[in-house]
Amino acid sequence: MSDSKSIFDIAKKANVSIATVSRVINGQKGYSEKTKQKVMDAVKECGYRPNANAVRLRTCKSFCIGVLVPDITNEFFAKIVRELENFFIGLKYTLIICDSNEDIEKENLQINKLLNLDIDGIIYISGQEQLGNIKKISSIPVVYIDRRPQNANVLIRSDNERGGYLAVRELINDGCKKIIIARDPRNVSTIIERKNGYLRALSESAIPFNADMEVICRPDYDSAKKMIENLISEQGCYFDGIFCTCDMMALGVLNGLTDMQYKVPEDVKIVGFDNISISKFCSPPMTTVSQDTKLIAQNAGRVLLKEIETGVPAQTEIKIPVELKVRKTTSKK
Amino acid sequence: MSDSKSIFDIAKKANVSIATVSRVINGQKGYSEKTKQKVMDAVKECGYRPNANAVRLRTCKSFCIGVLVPDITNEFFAKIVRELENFFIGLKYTLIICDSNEDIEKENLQINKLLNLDIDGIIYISGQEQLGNIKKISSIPVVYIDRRPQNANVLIRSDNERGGYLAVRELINDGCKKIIIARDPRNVSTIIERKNGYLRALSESAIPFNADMEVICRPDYDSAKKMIENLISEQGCYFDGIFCTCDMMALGVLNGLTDMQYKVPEDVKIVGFDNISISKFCSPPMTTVSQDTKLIAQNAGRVLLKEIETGVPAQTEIKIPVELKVRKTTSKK
DNA sequence: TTGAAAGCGCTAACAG
DNA sequence: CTGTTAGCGCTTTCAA
Repeated sequence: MSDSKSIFDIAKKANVSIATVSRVINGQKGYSEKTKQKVMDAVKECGYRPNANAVRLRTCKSFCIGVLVPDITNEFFAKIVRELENFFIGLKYTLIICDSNEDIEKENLQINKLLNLDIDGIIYISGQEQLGNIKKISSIPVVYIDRRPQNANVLIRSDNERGGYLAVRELINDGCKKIIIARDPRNVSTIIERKNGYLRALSESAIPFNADMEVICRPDYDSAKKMIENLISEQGCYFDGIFCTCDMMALGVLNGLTDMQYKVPEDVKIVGFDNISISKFCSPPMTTVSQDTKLIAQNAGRVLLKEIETGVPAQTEIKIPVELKVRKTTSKK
Repeated sequence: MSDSKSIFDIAKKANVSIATVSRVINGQKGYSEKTKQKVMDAVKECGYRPNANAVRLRTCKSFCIGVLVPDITNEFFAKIVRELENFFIGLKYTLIICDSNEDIEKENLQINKLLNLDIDGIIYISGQEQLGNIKKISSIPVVYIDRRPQNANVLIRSDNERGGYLAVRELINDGCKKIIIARDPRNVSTIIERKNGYLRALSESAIPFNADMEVICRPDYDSAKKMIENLISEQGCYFDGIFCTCDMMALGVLNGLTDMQYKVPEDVKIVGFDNISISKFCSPPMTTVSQDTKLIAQNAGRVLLKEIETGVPAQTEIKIPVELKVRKTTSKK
């Protein structure tokens, strides 16, 4: 801990009481312009910075916000974290980033640690269906990002339904007649909504949906590659378009098709979801749906901050627009 | 802040003094087994958790460690962050992750915020040549990861020289006769060492190094792709092997070559560096040098912790072994 | 407009 | 083995 001056030193140097120093520092009313100057000068001269722990103890506020991330090595989540930091950097709150690596036990450890710090609020990104531990022990404000858990009061997330819709409309516009969806097996809100968008685009073009048009697949590269290879070797290539609920799956599908000598986009067109950077760098570059991480983070920060500072429980659900990034896995133009 | 009990409540309930409660909680000596039990029971019953801010104020320790990251969306750095969290999760320290997005101004803001928190130490990942701000204002322990800055006392990093050596030896073993190096323009220690490994592998096989074997290129996909396309259109494909100082460059080179109808690995073999996941998923999968993020993080944590707890300034440099991941951009086997 | 003083929850020195 | 007490640095009430 640095051996910095205390409020007493400033008071002495400025020839005022510590109460006055405190008032000036915190920008309250109740002092003359002259006094203010004296104090400010002393503060500057001493390089004085208030002791954060004393302030926290006294005010019963930690000015800390816990951020729970399921996977910090996932670029999408990392971007949200970055934008959250951008939002809070100028404010007096400190973010405590906690990566759970999708491990419930680890997440519970993290949550307990956060609780010990008496954090003022929590931002929970794409987590479990229920934030069991935290709501039981504490009643601090929680803002959810991405996935809708049970009993969420505040949820910030992309317009997944529209994302799915845009993706599939692009395939339809490009001439696809038989479009399948490769979806993450989890029944989480994000995935369900994306599928709903897929269905809407189909029905809008009067394309019927059959059971053989939905393929369940774990959302990683290897699973998707294997899935597409199995599918084709068993049933042949009975489709000309495929919408994948995330980019990693889309990439596995792309490479699987290429390995089996199918041409993308000539034989099959593909659209992914997330716009992770790998989707720009694969060959051909992937058409995908981009989520606005900055807007997501800003909204989450804004709503949480308001709830913390006003003490009024928020109750809101914010849908952030998505954008279709057209690249080479759909149109050849 | 939660309305939790204080040490007084526990003392009352257990019929002892607050000093005794404190002793038990902190696992010190000086109480009977019976007393201990009484206290523990009361703690449990009340769900008592010590007020972190009171402890910090009283002990003049924040139990916070700042982690400065240049780019949290970079998978390599994100993995180090994850492993740092794994290291500290069971300990009483809290990590404050700060992404600077490679922006000096933002980094300075972050550092000032950290200083206001009276953090106990800093882990500085792959940062600027000089950690100017922090060393000037404060004298807390700093551990550097990856890059060697000026005046570093503690540096943890991969064996970059050996990484470069392994990469190039692989190319040589695969029959390459003319191996060029595409390197990041920055004269940072990591890059210089990787090039030294390249040179050692060449000289070991008595391959002379000429100026036309070194190409400078910014370490991103687009720059690398453009670089390789320009190089070949101007000078032809005068090489049969290329070592790139990072995977993103290697990927740009791979796709550039493929676009120009060269075959990898038949015409040109490529090795990258970092083993980011994209290197597994590109086509063909990239041979690359893998860094052990877990060991890097553990060593950084261990050394910093020791310095914080003993107060003895550390002075050490630890080299973490690297591993060559052979994939399809070199051997066809 | 200002100052004196209480007290946030805790640790540790000292006394017994 | 246990208790009393001072005080960490700050905010805030109350009095002037």
